[in-house]
Amino acid sequence: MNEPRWLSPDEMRAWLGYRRLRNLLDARIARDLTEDAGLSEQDYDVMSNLSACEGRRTGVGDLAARLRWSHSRLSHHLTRMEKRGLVAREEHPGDARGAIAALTPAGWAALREAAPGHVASVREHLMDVLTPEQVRVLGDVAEAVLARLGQRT
Amino acid sequence: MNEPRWLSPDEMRAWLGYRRLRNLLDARIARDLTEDAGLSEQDYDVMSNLSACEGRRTGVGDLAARLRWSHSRLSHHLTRMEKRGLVAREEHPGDARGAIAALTPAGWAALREAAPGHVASVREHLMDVLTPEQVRVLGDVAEAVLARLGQRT
DNA sequence: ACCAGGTATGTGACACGTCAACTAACGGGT
DNA sequence: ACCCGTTAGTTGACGTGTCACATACCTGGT
Repeated sequence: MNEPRWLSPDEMRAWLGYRRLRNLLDARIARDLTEDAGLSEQDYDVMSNLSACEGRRTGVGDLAARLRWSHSRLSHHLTRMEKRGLVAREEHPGDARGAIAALTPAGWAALREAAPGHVASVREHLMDVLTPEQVRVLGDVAEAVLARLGQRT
Repeated sequence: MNEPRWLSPDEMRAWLGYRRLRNLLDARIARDLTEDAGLSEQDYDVMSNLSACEGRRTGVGDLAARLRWSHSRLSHHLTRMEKRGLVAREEHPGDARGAIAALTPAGWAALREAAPGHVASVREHLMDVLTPEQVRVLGDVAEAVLARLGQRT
């Protein structure tokens, strides 16, 4: 690798814009969520995935796969959420290695309470600022990049 | 707020895609950078900003503004980078409150060494996967959202 | 000269994520 | 029945980011 192909002005604008977007948009949406529901985005992701499962519970490994999180990350996060009473760990019947993560009634209530505000926050700061065409392209971009990284859609 | 306007399928796709993109793309690019240069993306951002300043040094507050970082975040990060010899703090002549962050020769060398590989990584995982039109729209999206958040371009 | 309020920066506690190492249990071949 | 490799999940150390607070210094009105 002698002379690298530097980024074009458009590419540089997109890259720096993306980095800045990531920093500021996420900070803002996270702050909204924390302030009106006392949850982090991670909490929300975990709980909304659990809420979509049979009986609002599923295996820890399965949950990690849905979230595309490392097992370690999820394990640490479940420990923190368990302390706050949002989720509970249960034994896996039939495979003593396995563990089940279950949404507690308190967690389920917190999620339902947080959802409308969270959606409104995403709308206000992101969707309502974009044209439908831009929304579509953003989805395409994510899909293309993730496909290249070898992930499922 | 009674019935929230939920996200449309396109919006949901864009939002979840964005979240997943953020997790996976950044992890990948960060890993590349760490492996071939021993730097984090944050290190790279700090150093590339410093390298664009007069004398490769500037006030800590000014640097925080360029990066759109909180002062606290930058202060913590400078402390860590200082330990590794990448930057140095200097006194501000004329205002004893102020501090100057300066790129050390070692930091400057590390940055020049890291740059080509980092650019290649961004190309490989992001730019080369997108059409020029998608790159342009991504830049537009970032600009629109950041403008709404009250930030400068 | 003094002090009130603002400015520039640092620090400590804690939440979050990664990596690597660890424990425990399953399961197939002998 | 007993290994051995694989699988599921946890843990500890450490880097990173936030918030709240502390500190030091400047500056303008009195």
